[in-house]
Amino acid sequence: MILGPTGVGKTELSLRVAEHYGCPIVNCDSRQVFRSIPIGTAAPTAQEQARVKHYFVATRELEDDYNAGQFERDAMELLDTLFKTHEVVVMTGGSMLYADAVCNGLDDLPSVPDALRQQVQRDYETRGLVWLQTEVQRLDPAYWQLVDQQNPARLAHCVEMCLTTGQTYSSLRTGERKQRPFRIIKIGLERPREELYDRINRRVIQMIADGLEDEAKAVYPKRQLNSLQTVGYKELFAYFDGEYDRNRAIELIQQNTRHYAKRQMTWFRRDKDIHWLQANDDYEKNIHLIDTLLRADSLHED
RNA sequence: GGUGCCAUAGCUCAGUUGGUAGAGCAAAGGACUGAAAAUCCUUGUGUCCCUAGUUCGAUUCUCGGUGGCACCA
Repeated sequence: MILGPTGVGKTELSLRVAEHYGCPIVNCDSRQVFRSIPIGTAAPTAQEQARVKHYFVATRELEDDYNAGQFERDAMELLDTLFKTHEVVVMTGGSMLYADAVCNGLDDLPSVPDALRQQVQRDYETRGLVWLQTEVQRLDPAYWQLVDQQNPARLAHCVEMCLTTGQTYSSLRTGERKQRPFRIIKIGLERPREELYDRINRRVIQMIADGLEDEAKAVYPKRQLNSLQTVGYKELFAYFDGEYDRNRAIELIQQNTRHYAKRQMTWFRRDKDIHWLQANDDYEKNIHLIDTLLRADSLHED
C-alpha cells in the first residue's frame, strides 16, 4: 500500500513499483473512481494506464452513490481474484478512510435509505444543529458521549443509523479489526512541506492549463452531487456563479488542496505501521527499500 | 519643494481617554468507522517604523527622521 498526501509523487513511484513486480495497481481514491473528472482529480492518464493495469479508475458515474463501505467490499472481492495470479499487488491512493477500510475493515452496517437521508438532511437544514444534537442524545446517549458534538455529519450519520436499524449506532460500532487473507506493507511517501506545497500550487496551474475549467463546466449541472463536492470543482462552480473571480477560484483551489494534504498528513502520522520513504530519493533506492521490507516481512511471517 | 493623512501579527485592519494590544483572513496543530478531496475542533508576544523629549510609566502625547499615499506647486 503506497500512501501519502496529494501531490507527493505517489503515482510515479507506484507505477515503477508495479512494473518492478509485474503487478497491477488498485486505486484507493474516493474521487478518481468517478468518470468525467480526470483532470481535477489527477487521475492516472491513458499513458500511465497503458504502462500498468489499473483498477477503480473512472469506473463509476458521478450519480452513483459510492462510499468507503462499498469500496471495502469491491476491493476485497477484487484482491481475492488478483492474489490468485499475483504474489504482490500495489494499492495506492490518498483517501485515508478508504485505505483504512481495506486494511482494517469497517463495521458491517446497512446502507441508509435515500429518503431517510434526505429527510435527516432537510430537518437539519430547517431546525439546525441543535436538533441533531437533541436527536442523538435521545436516540443514542452513549454515542453522544463520544462524538464530536459540533460535527453535523457525524451526528446525522448516527441518527440515520439508529432510525434505519432500530438499534443504537454505538452498539453497531465494534471497532474490531478484520483479519485479511494477505499481508499488508504500508509505505508512506513524504517530502518537505514547503516543497509539497509548491508542487501542489504548480499542479493546480497545470490543471487549469490542461482544461480543468471546461471539465468543471461540463459537470456544472450536477454540482449538487456528492461526487462533485471536490476540490477543484466546488471553487470553479462558485466562480461560475459569480461569487468571486477566476484568479480567486484558482487561489482557493490551491489553498484547499494544501488543506487537504495537511489533513492527510495528520491522519497518516498517527498510523505507526507506515514505513516512510523520501520522495526525493531516487526510485531505485526506494524500490530497493520496499523490496527489503517485503522480504523481511515474509521471512518474519514464515 | 509645500501641506495633509497613514505606519500595530505573514496580509487587511481595529484599539489603547498614557499602565506594552485583538479581530478577520492566512498559517500551524488535532479529530475522524458508509458524504472522507467530506465534516468538525483548537491555537494570536507582535522591536505597536526609528531617534530624542515630556512622564513614575510612551505603542498611545510632542519634536525630528525614514517610508508610503493623496493633494498643491
